[in-house]
Amino acid sequence: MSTSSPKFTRLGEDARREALIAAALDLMAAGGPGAATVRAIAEKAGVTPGLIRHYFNSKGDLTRAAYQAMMATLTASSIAAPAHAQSGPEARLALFVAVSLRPPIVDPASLGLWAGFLHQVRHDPQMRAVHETAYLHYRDLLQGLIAAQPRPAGDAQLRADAIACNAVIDGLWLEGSALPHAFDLNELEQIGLRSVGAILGLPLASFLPQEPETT
Amino acid sequence: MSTSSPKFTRLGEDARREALIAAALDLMAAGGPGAATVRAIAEKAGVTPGLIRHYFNSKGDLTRAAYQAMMATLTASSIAAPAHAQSGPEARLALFVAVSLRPPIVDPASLGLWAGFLHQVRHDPQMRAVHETAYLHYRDLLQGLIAAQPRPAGDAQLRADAIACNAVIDGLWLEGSALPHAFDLNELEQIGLRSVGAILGLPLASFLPQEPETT
DNA sequence: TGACAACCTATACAATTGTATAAGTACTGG
DNA sequence: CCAGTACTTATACAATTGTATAGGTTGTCA
Repeated sequence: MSTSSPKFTRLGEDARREALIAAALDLMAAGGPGAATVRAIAEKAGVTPGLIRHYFNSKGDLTRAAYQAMMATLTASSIAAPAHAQSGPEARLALFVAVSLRPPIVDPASLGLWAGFLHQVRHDPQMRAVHETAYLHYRDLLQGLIAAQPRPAGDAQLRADAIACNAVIDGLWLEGSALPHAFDLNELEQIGLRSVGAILGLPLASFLPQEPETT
Repeated sequence: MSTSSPKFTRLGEDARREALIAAALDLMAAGGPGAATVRAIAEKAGVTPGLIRHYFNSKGDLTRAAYQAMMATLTASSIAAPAHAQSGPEARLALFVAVSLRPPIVDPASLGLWAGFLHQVRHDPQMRAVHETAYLHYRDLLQGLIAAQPRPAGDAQLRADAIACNAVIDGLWLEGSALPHAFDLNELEQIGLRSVGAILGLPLASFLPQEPETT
């Protein structure tokens, strides 16, 4: 019995941090802030609770890191697609809207995370800053796509249109994430394209480059 | 010193229950589920913690009662107004949209409550039932108002329109509640009327009966 | 008025939480 | 091969949480 199996395995610093963050996000998404206790996170990550304090000075630090990771994931998936599209302005806007209304952005877990973080974002200035940056970045991008549309629009009109379109997207995200069974496949983004198109006076739905393929 | 001032005052059963519920909602709205502890609720209501268990068998019972009270308040304020309006269908729908985008429905506290309750609603079947009933009731009412509009629309079209309009309202509610300073007075409901009107092809904004008066 | 019930307080307790510290084990560089 | 680093566990502790129970005070009804 001199060569017993190792009692634990060592991960690199980055890998372990990401594992802890992922575990925290999983628990938060499923059960809310109250479920993401230090011990539960450690158990889900397959380590002992004490290890968390080796990587994060406090639980608040872990929470902040988790929130930042979530925002990075969300913005990355919604922003990347339209930037690469080489088509016209209508197709780019349509793709932007559609991607924002598909998984992983529209997802019960995503909504759970958002709700769970809300109060902490309100009270923690650092998290608040992360939030507002991401939000304004998203809305500016949307407004830029709207401004590129082939139609006349003043400055105030443009701002109001961006807010309204953003509201449609947020609202459909809210409903699609809260009631996943209420919508058929692709129905959500179809409604989004129709609604945004109606607000802007453009037939956006016909410009969507391609349907998502089931991998 | 025989006639010392009374050490506490007795409220009726209903009044005390409502006071406890109000305290719980206040704390929940401001600081999330974690802030609504038994002791904090009791302190805010001006009583000692033990009293809570005299009125509620458990904290879960108090939470459920608080959620039910919140839903009752919300639906009451948004549903009452259009029902009383004697004007035409456009004015009724316009009023419905406008009221849904004014305080107390659009309010940071309202959003905080909604987010705080989300996970509990997901896991507690009783709260889930309350939620779905209120939600479907709201959407059915909206669909009924849309169906009464003077325009041709099939059944599927009607359902999609109701979902889209609901999404606009939810989205604007979300944004107006999350970022209260981002919108001027009445701007939110103006955008809502314009957007819903655009989706339905009706000039709703001009049908809004009257501006809200500052009391 | 004075007893009685309902309302309210006071105190206590086990469980859970975040945090702190010491000890142990796996991996790497020589 | 073997020592040292830092990654990981183990154990402990004070604070907070929901809950339980006993006792005290108020207001009311005969």
